[in-house]
Amino acid sequence: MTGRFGRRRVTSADVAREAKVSRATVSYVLNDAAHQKIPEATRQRVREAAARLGYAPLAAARSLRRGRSDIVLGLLPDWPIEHVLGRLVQQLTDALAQHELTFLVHSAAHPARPLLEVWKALTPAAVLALDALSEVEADAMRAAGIEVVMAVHGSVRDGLRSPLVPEEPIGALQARHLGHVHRRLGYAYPDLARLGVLARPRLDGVRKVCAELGLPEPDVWTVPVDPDGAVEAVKAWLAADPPVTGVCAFNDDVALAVLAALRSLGLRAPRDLAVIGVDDIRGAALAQPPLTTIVRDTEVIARGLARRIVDTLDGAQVCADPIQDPLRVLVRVSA
Amino acid sequence: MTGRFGRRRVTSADVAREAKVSRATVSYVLNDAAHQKIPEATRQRVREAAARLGYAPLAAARSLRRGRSDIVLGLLPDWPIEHVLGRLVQQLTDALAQHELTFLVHSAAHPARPLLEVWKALTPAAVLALDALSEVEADAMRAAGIEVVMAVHGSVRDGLRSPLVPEEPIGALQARHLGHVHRRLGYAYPDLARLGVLARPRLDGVRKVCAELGLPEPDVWTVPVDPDGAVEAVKAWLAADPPVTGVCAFNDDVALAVLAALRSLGLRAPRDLAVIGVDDIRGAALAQPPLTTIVRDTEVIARGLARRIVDTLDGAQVCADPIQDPLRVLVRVSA
DNA sequence: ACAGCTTACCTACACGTTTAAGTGACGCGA
DNA sequence: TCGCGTCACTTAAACGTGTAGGTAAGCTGT
Repeated sequence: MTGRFGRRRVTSADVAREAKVSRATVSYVLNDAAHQKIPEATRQRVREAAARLGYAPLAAARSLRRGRSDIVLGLLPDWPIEHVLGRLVQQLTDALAQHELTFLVHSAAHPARPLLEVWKALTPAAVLALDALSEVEADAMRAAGIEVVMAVHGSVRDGLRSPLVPEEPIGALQARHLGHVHRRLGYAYPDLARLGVLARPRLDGVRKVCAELGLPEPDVWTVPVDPDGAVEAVKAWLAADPPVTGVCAFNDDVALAVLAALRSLGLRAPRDLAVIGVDDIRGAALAQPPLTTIVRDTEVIARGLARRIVDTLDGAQVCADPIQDPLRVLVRVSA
Repeated sequence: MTGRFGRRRVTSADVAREAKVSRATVSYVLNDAAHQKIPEATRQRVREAAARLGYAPLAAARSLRRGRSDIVLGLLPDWPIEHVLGRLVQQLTDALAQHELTFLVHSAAHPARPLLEVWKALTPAAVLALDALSEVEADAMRAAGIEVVMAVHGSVRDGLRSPLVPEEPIGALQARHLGHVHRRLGYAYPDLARLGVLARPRLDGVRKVCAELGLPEPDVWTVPVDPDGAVEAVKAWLAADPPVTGVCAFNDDVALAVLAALRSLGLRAPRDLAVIGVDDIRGAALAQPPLTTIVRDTEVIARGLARRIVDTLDGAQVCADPIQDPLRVLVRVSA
């Protein structure tokens, strides 16, 4: 049936014929069925036949029968994919592969077609949203028979938003690093509304630590990532009363914009304004001056997420705590 | 029906019962079968029933029956995923969605388990490798019944490597931009061996234009993306005979490293050494000095790739020419 | 000699769809 | 009245697996 060259797919029936056994036996051998006693000789015959014919079970048929596939679907957020997220995806792929699960990623960015179409066309065992998920979507997925639905930055399990990977500690660490020296902090908030999911909790972290250290509220400005955009914010920080002397940036891109603004005003970090970013993108070390930043351990996050998914699939008791990866201040020059 | 065990999946049989028709009719209505005359009244009844029950056809069953799924599998390359590739993925998703195809991405980075396991677990209609693909892998996929197998940076169709998206023009444009003013060019080659697939053709483009303009061979140095790494290369370029006065960098990250090296030597771009990058990453405009770079049109690439995939799936005659997206020199300060 | 057990398989159904082929009811011309 | 065509469906057969349940053959113990 497969077209012009008549190359039909090789099925387990072909293998059975080749090995002179029944299809059932082929299936038992190839799946290492536990409760079947099949002598090594037969096993080998089957395996050799399968190899000779290049047999690979048809995913569709298998998961139709099994009632579940071993695919985990990752939903990419609507923000620019940079290297931290890229790395997380690679590490998640590895971590899940170790549990026989295949991690596939779909860009949910501008849903040309409703998100529905995607998992409808796939029926994965689990869905992991790399950002947040609305209750409606999550429920729709569960109703469609997807066993595990998780969102990194906002689980909907209990109405309240309970992220699997908390962002507050990042802001907190930034603020703590600066708070030792600086008496008034600023926050450089991202331009892109969608990033609020990340930015709000980070800012909250900064706020908490300011309160804790007895500092005034952080002075928050939105900083567009373009050469001139940050100038306004920098002026405002310096003119504030009391003046801001240290700025926590939402991420390294925003931090770089602040550094650029400082340069264009003839000022210098950290002397006139200290700046700390998040992520350690490649350009951070190359900036003028080299950017101090927070690095997180995506490997730990990946493993944590993978474990939670696997446990839930296995019906095991799942640890509901957020995943806290070790954070580290990478001290360079800017702060 | 929502008993904790009892949550069965809604099947087309349920819809049929609800609408008081047969399963076949449900299928005909929901798939807009062309050769069936079904009155609007019945159509509505079926559609309403489906909506009421929240019916979504099971992907596995559908593609088992149809003999093909509507999934296109993208294989991510083994190099760091930055925002250009991220954008390409998003645009490919959109472009393919317009043809009823679902684009899913798998990170092939460090194949914890053989790549085989992936398409075996999926049986996509097409596979698109975002980098290159070995003949062995491609053949294995075809043998497993995947109809379309393409590689962006190295199709294996005819032994010879014939990329779908050529990289030479990028190097060529860089060289042409610099070649007007500079009599000897350097090339900043990336540190990471895997990037050779991209870097070699780009360098070839530079070479060709140099020859064309009667300039000597470009002076190639490998430039690691770290603060000190590029210093060696910069010294070598300046000391060369005749001295290099303009450098084409593999991409913006490498270019930023060159700029950093210049600063640390107390030199300035473009006065002492002109630098041009590729990609226009966010940091490019914020660099010191702002980086001149090449921007490519990923939208055109995405649409071109999508068209080629769709045409091949439809069995139409496929345009075999590479996709040339419009390139643009974004002139800032560094060159 | 025969029940009872184990070994090594095989038969047969189910999973949810799509779709070719069939069917009964109805209308209509002769 | 019959024959024939059209409409609006339905029946039933796949698609390739996994697996519960069967069964024939061989051995063991009495």
